[in-house]
Amino acid sequence: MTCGRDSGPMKERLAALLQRIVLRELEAAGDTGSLPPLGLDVPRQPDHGDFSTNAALTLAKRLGRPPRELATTLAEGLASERTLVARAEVAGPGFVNVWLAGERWHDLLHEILRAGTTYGRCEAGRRERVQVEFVSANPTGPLTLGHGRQAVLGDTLARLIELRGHDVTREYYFNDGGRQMRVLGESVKARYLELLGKAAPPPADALADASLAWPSEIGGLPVAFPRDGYQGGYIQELAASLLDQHGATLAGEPGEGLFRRAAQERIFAEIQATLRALGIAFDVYTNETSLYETGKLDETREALRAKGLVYEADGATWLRATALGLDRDRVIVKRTGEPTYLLPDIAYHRDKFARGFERVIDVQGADHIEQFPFVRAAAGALGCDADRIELVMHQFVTLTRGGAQVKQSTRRATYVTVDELVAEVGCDVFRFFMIQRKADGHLDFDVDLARDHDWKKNPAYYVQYAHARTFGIERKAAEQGVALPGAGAVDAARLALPEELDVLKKLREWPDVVARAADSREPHHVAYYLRELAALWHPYLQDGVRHRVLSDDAALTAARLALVLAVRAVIAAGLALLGISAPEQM
RNA sequence: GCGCCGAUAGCUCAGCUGGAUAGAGCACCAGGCUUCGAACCUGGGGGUCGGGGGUUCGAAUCCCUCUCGGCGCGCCA
Repeated sequence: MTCGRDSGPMKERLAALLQRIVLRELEAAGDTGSLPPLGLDVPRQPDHGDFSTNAALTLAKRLGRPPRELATTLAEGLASERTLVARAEVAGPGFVNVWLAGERWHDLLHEILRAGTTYGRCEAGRRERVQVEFVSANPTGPLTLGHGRQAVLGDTLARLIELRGHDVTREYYFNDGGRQMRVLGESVKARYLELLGKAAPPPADALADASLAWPSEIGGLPVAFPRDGYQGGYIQELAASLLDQHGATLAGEPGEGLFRRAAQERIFAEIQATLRALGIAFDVYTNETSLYETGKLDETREALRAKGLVYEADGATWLRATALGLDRDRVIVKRTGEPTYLLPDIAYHRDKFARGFERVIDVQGADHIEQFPFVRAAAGALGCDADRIELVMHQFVTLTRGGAQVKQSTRRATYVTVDELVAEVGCDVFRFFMIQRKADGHLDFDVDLARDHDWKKNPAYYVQYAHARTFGIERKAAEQGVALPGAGAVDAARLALPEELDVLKKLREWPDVVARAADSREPHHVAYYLRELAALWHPYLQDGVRHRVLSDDAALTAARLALVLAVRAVIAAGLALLGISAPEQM
C-alpha cells in the first residue's frame, strides 16, 4: 500500500491521472526529461474545488506554453475521466480546480467503516528499526515542565512513527557517573547532617544569590551544603527518610556513596512514576556507567584516536572537532581523568547503531542542542550514517496563571513539577496542551484554560466531547430501537447536505495528516486536525432542528449513523495517537 | 561578539516545504435557541505577517540585512 501525501484512493487516482496527462504533454513536446513533482492540494477556499493543482504554472516555462493555455489542456484531460472528476476548471493565473464525482466521497464512507480505527494507519515503504530517545533527565529531582513537554513530544512522535509501520524503541539515557550526581549525594548528606545537628543550614540569601559570600561555618557548626547543591524540599525529605532508616550511623559515609545511590534510586523511581501517570512507558533505560563497564567508552576514545581526532593538551584529552568542520575543539577527558559528558554521549550514539537501529531520533530541549553537532559529527567520523541521526528540538514551557506568568527557577527548585500540574489538570489535558504547539516555538501553558471544564473553551475537552457525542447518539438510537448500520448496508448517497460532505472531506485528510505529522516529526498537526474536525462536527449535531441523525427515514438514518461511526473512528484514532482517552460520555 | 530558535488579529497560536481574497480558538459586538445529540447556534468587526531590500508569473513561506525576545557558546549535563 502506498500512502503519504498522496494517500486515499481518490487523491491517489487523481494524482495518477494528472501524471499521465502531464507525461503525454511532455512527450508531445519531445521532452524526455523526468516528471517534476506536481502539486495537488486541498484549496483553502471551498469554491476552488476539492483539489487544486499548480502543474500548469510550474510546467509552463519548461514547455514554452502560456500557463492558462496549458491549464486548459490539463483541465480537459482531467474532466474526460467522468467516473472520477465531475468538473475541472482553469482559474487565476493557471490553476486547475477539480471537483470529484459525488460517488467518490460516498466510497470513502464505506472505506472508513471497513477500516475503523485503522483508517489513517499507513505504512511507508520499508520497515525500519527506529530509536526515539527522549526525556533523558538525570535523576537529580522531579521532572520540570520542559521535561514534561519533551516526554509528551517524544512519546507522541514514537506513536506516529509506529503508525507509519516502523519498529520503534523508546529509550531514556541518563548520566549517573558525573559531577551532578556527586553534588546530589553531597546535598542529601548535608541535609542529613543538619538534621543530626552536626551541620548548619546555609543562609537563605546566599542560596538565592550566587554572588553572595558562602560561609564555611555558622555558630560553630560547619556548613556542609555545597555551594551549587540541589535546593528542593525533596532533598530534605530524602535526608529525613535516611535518618529514619539508618539513624545517625551514616554520618561518616561519603556523600557520593550511599547518599548518592539512595537519592538516585528514589528520585529515579519517582520520575518513572510520573511518566507512568502520563501513559509513557520506556522500552530501555541506559546509563553512562554501563558504557564504562562494557568498555565502550574506551573503545570509542581509541577509535577516535585511530582517526587522528584526539590530542592531549593542558593535561586533558581533546576531540579535534575543528577537523570535522565544527568551530572549536572539545575536551572529552578532563585533567582529573574523568570523561566529560561528550565522550559517553558519542559512545552511546555509536552503540545505538551497533545495536541495530537504522534511524536514531534525539529529542532535546533548546538548552541542550549545542551538544548535538559534536555528537553527530563524531559518530559520523566513526562510521555511523550521520544522516540517520535526527534532532527534534523543542523550546521551553512557560506557565500562565490568572493572566500572569508564573516565575520559576530550576536552581532554586521553585519550579512547578510535572506531577503537580498533572494532578491539577489531568493527564489528558496535560498531554493535549503539551502537544498542540509546534515544538520549536515557546509553549505558554495557560493553567486557567487547562482547568476550565467548559468543553467549548478547553480544546482538549472540545475534541473529547466530539467523540463522546457519537456515543450519545448511539445511546439515543438504542432507546428508539434503531440498530447501528453495517458497513455494506448503507446508501451513502443519502448524505447530500453540504455540511455532511464537508465532514467527509475532512475525514479524507486524516491519512495525509498522520503521514505529514510523522514524516516531518511535527505531532502538533494531529491536535490541530482533531480540533478542526470537531469544529465541523459539533455544529452539525448542534443544528438538530434542520437535520437530525435519527429520523423516520430509515435509509437516511442509517447513512447518518454511518457518518457518526466514521467520525468516531477517526477521532478515536487521533486521541489514541495523542495518548488521550476517548470517553463515551463527558 | 558568535551560533541556534522565535516574532502572524487585543491574547494564545496554525498556515501542508513558493500559490489564489492570510486562518482558528479565546476576548469583543449583534442576533438567534419550544432543552432534542443544546454547559448552545449564526453572523460581524479586528492584520503594514517585526522593519527594509532581493529572487519570480506569485513570498507569511526562500536569500541578504537590521530590530526585539528566548536559549546556548564550561575540563557542568
